[in-house]
Amino acid sequence: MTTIRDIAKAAEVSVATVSRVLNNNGYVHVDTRARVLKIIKEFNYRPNAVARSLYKKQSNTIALILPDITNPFFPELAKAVEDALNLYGYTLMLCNSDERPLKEREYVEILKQKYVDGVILVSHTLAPEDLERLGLPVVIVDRNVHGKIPTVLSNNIGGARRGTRFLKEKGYKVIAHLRGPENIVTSNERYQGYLDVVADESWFHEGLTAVGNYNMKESVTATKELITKYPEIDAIFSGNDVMGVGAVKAVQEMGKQIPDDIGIIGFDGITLGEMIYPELTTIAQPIYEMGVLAARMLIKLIENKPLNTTFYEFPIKLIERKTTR
Amino acid sequence: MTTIRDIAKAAEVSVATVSRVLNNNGYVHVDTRARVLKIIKEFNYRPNAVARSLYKKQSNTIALILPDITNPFFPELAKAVEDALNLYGYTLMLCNSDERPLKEREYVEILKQKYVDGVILVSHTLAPEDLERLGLPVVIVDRNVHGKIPTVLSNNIGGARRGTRFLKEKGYKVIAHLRGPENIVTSNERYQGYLDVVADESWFHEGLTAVGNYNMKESVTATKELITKYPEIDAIFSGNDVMGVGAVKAVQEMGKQIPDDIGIIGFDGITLGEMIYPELTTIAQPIYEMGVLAARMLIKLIENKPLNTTFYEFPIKLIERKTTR
DNA sequence: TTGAAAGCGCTACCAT
DNA sequence: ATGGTAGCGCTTTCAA
Repeated sequence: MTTIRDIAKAAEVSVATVSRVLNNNGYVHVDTRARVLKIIKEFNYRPNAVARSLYKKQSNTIALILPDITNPFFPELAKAVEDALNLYGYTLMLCNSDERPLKEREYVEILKQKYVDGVILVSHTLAPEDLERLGLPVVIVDRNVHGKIPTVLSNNIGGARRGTRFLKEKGYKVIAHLRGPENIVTSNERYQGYLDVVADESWFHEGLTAVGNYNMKESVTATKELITKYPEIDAIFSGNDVMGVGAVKAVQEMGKQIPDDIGIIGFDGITLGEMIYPELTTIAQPIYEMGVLAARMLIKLIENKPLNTTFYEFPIKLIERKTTR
Repeated sequence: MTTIRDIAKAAEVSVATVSRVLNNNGYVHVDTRARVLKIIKEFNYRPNAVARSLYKKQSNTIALILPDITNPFFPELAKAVEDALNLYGYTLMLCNSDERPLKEREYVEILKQKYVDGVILVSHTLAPEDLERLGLPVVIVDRNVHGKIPTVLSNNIGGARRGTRFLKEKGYKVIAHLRGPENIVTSNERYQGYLDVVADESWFHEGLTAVGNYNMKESVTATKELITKYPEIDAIFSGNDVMGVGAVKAVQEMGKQIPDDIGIIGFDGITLGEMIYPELTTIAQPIYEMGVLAARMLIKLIENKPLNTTFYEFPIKLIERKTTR
């Protein structure tokens, strides 16, 4: 490996000078500068990032902690984050927490040991107090934590209302809801939005909501039970697209027609919704933009630049596809 | 931040001794050891990984370079790799190459600067020579590169034959093929396997193969064109599941019945295949196992342990679901 | 069994 | 405009 000393020697200057041209700071004569640059190129020299990190206490890498990259929502977010990070010269560490608080905590410790500069946290299990004590810049995506931690999310309640209302407008009469885990904010908000729209309907009762825990398998089962038990159901507002896709599958397996017998609308706007037949109508969050913004905010935080807003809520968008009439 | 010196001071020993107990090597008296450990716990001290890296020239992190985490095959692999890595105390760097040779190359340079210990490369654009010059332990997944680089893959030709033959056995008469990109080994091998089985059939001609480039959109278009142009087609062997899912969608959009009018079989065994209706019959690779093995091999390589095999080919498995009769 | 000190490769301060 | 050098936090000789 060639080091800064080798370059200094070859260019007949001190390491200090080489460091100066490397970092573009401090005075250095144009000629020496040129000479050093030439040698650097000749040797194809690249400064050692670890040595640099040790001194500067930062690593130009940030971590993305999420429950499970296998859940189709997260790769889309991860892609956005990576793209944005790259633009600013940062590198991405991927951490699956498996929703386990312990693993999440351990990860944070390891990250600190590695001088990781900051963390983007999606759907964490850490309490706000824990987060604030983290000793690491953090931005949260997709979970509304009540604290001073910068947060990026979308209008869940509004989106849920919009989706449910849309179903009504389309003439569906009895709208069921597939909800996510009970301990997750987005899930509760979406449920709330649904309630806001339907709670006063004559046909409404609590049995119309079933828990699908944001995953396919449970959603398929839940949907079948729901429809079997309450055959009057003719529409489903699903708390996320994954469950929505599960509902589509369940309904098809039961031999019913979509969107005529049953209309379905999801939430998230992941590409999975476009991969199935019929394509899933959904309340879309701007996932990519959210990821990019989170990355940008984190970088600002890291570089001690001011944040205009510490809390950003994106509007949602109704994408009408084929699972609604 | 508390450092090794703080611990040394508090425990009234030298940093050398602390280092010894930290790393469990060299002689240290049981009592001093206990004392040091106690102080470490008291201070909740964690050694600085960067300083360690600088000295040892390794970082306990490995990188996974893949084309695009958004493609549903890769998250499953990434999950496996991460799980395995964690077991051995390694951490995962995620790098999307976007199939761009330049980005891939830049990444490798950055990784070297960071003392990343090794790389798992999926579907790279680097030539074997480049790889060998990399100066970094590498294992390749899913691409058969002819070199001495350790490789993990599955039996693509055999799998393709098996899948195509299966379609014949089920009584399908005219079998088309949706193939992947022409410059990718797995894609060519799967094509070859298809040819091996059908090339001598009276109905066979080259027009029955269409390029879907391993992605959904193109596969939908390609499938529709194929079926429109050659209405006698009654089965499709798809080079991967993503295209298979695309084919299912295309066929349904055309109003044909699966599996009666048209049978479809995919390749890969990703969970996406189970999310659609009807569920996709497929030639499954053991993706998780492949990821785990790749990680293990890489770690052995890094730790200079002997590798029993430098080339590992997994058997495939036919999973019969609902897109074939 | 323990400690002193060199050194990993770099940055930044203080001189000159 | 340039150089010398301390120091980032750790590991590992070498001596004691």
